[in-house]
Amino acid sequence: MKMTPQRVAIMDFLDGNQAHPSADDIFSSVRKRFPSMSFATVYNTLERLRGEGQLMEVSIDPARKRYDPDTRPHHHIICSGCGAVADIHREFDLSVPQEERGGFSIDSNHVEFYGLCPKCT
Amino acid sequence: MKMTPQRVAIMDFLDGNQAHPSADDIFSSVRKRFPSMSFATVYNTLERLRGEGQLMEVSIDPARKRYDPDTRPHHHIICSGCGAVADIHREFDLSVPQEERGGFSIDSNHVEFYGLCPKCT
DNA sequence: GTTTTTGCTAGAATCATTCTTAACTTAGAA
DNA sequence: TTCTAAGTTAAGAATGATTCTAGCAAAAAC
Repeated sequence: MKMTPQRVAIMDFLDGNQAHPSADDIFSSVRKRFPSMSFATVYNTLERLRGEGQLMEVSIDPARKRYDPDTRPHHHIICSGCGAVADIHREFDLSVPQEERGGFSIDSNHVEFYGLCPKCT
Repeated sequence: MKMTPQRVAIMDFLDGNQAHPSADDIFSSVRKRFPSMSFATVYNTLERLRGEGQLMEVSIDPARKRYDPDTRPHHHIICSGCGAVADIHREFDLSVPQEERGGFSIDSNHVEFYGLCPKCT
């Protein structure tokens, strides 16, 4: 993967970012340094990073995709008020007996918690 | 809520439906009986039913909203192959210690399991 | 029966995302 | 250097889901 300035800027923005930004959040921020930045570049880079396992797409927000640079398996808590998302790093016992799996095999899981963030409480 | 023929048709389609249909699935099916049916009517009715608690919106599919007439709290398993969704009716111990909640309050949760459905296995 | 409210259709508008195309950059070959 | 090929970008068009708007029709309220 060629490290172009645009890609570096996107990766810098994502690095350590715990806000679970949307493509638009990333675009808006990186655009400040690269006013000519295109939306396509953001999506292309995100898809590329996802393919390389450096990034996770999280389907948490029904309106848009959110991206998470923390690729370790973990869970999320979503604020019902403002949509803020935080990580929950904790393992749960989520075993499902064979007969309750409806014939599906299971190989991973993800828990979404809903509640209110400190600001919305 | 006024029971118009269109609404009855939509509710009939949803009643007992375990396929977690999208708005388009509902539209396509109900349209057979009501060729003049409009998409707006589907969305309006779904939003109305949701408001009355007769329906849940499930953010399981990143591409589109899915609807579930089973409003009891339960979890889902999603086929990574074809996107099929099945219910998991089982309770898990998902307590999170105060100090791991990042200041959020928690009032509900939802588990997504990923795997392969019988057809895709 | 007239007025008011509600719901319907059709299509336009919006918004996120994907696709297409042409220009550009860079590395390496000649 | 010059040329070429591969990979990248910008711009904007295309797509697809969802929401909005306007006008008409039907039902409910008066």
